[in-house]
Amino acid sequence: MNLTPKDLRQVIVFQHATDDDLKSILENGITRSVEEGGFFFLQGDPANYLYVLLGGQVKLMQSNPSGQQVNLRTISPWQMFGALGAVRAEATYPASAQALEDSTALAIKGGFLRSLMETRPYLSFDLMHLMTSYIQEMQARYRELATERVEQRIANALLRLAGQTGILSKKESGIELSFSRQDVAEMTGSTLYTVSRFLSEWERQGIIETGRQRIKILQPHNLVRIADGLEK
Amino acid sequence: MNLTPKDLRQVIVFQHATDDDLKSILENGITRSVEEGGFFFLQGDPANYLYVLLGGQVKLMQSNPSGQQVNLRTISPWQMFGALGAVRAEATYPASAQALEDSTALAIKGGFLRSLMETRPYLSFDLMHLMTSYIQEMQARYRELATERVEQRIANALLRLAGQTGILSKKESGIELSFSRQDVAEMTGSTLYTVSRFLSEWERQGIIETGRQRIKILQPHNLVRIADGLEK
DNA sequence: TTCTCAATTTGCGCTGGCGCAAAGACAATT
DNA sequence: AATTGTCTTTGCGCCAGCGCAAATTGAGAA
Repeated sequence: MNLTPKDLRQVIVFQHATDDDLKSILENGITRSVEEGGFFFLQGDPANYLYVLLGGQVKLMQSNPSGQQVNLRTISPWQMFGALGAVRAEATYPASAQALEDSTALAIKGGFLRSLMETRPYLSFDLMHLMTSYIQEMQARYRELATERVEQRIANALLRLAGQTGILSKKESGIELSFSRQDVAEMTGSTLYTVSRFLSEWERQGIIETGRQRIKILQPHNLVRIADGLEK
Repeated sequence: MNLTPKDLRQVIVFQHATDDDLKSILENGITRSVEEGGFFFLQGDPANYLYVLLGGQVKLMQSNPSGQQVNLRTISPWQMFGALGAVRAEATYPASAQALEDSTALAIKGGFLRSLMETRPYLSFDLMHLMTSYIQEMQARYRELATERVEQRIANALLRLAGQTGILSKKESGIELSFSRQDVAEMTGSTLYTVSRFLSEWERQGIIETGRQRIKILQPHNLVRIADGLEK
């Protein structure tokens, strides 16, 4: 893959960077490819690098001592990940980053970015800006988990995914998502079984269409209604 | 209250600030007092100010459309709050800030801090640093909510509170907390009733001692054991 | 085409935790 | 001392969602 400094400007945090800065970021980075199922890093690893996804799809997940997992976020190309740990020296990654499909990312040394930030106010400002949006999303999901029923959380998760990574399938109306029931369960703090039951129910109602690792949203408005808890 | 620039250095985000910066921050701020139960700001208000708590205690909470609340964080003196919304222009606060006791805070215009950050890399860097710790905490709590049972979450919440705001009560061993059952419920995504049941149970076992708006931790190690899910 | 393996569905029984309701306890006020 | 209002406790019934088990489906490999 031939990567130019210009490409890097698609990264939100680098949008205000000078060409020279982008060039030096690129020169100080190395590209790493990981095949489907592999990991860019594991929870607990020393956080020396931060990554910019160039191609593929990556999920960030956290597991508790007994191995249960939650899905924190799904990364699409030109998004940063692992920034959290790499910003602070001597930290460890609080989550693992697993490739959902064959993926490639630019790995940038945390120390390099830190030194750059010392003289580039825009950089830490933009990064901070990004962090605030993460915080807001996490707070919203936290509230959701604490106060909403599983049905609403699943509907919300589908809508969120549709917004982030959904692809309008060609002629037919409908938004294609490729996630397994297990994936959705990990995103909503629920279980494989319960997710399956609701999806089946919604398919019967014509709101979605499902397949193996595939969910197609046909009637987003009805999902919104469910997400808002207006059922019954 | 007589506030000097030096005092402001207790604020983590201002730890690297120059005396001049502190002075100008102080001059550009106004102190606001709110009595117990009152609000510094409400969820949805335009986020024009960020606050540094000078005295008292404040809780940040978020509510969903139907009014149910979750407790996001409890603020102690010299901590910042409302920073999230104020960092970005034209945002609204994603949470409400309610005084748990009569409280005073320094209100700083978001725009002022933003302009200061343009030329003070340390400022946005330190603020970003703080944000990363929020994100980590939120992620951890999110995972907890998704994977742990209520009993464990309550134990965890008590331990976290003990670390943040707990006071070692004089001669006797034991950490004093002043929160109602309802408060703890909102922190753990549970209910008043369930919290009460577990606290009663633990009091019977001698792990804690309870009273009205009061919880005293006598055997932290046993709480840790419960939090880790090693029961049974 | 057949085989194999992973993903998915669904019946069934169980239980953790919710939430009402009513009683009790405590602190502040009169 | 009596009153009032808030916080807390606990019995009781209920149900949303879990999780096993077994059947079914679908996609890729042989």
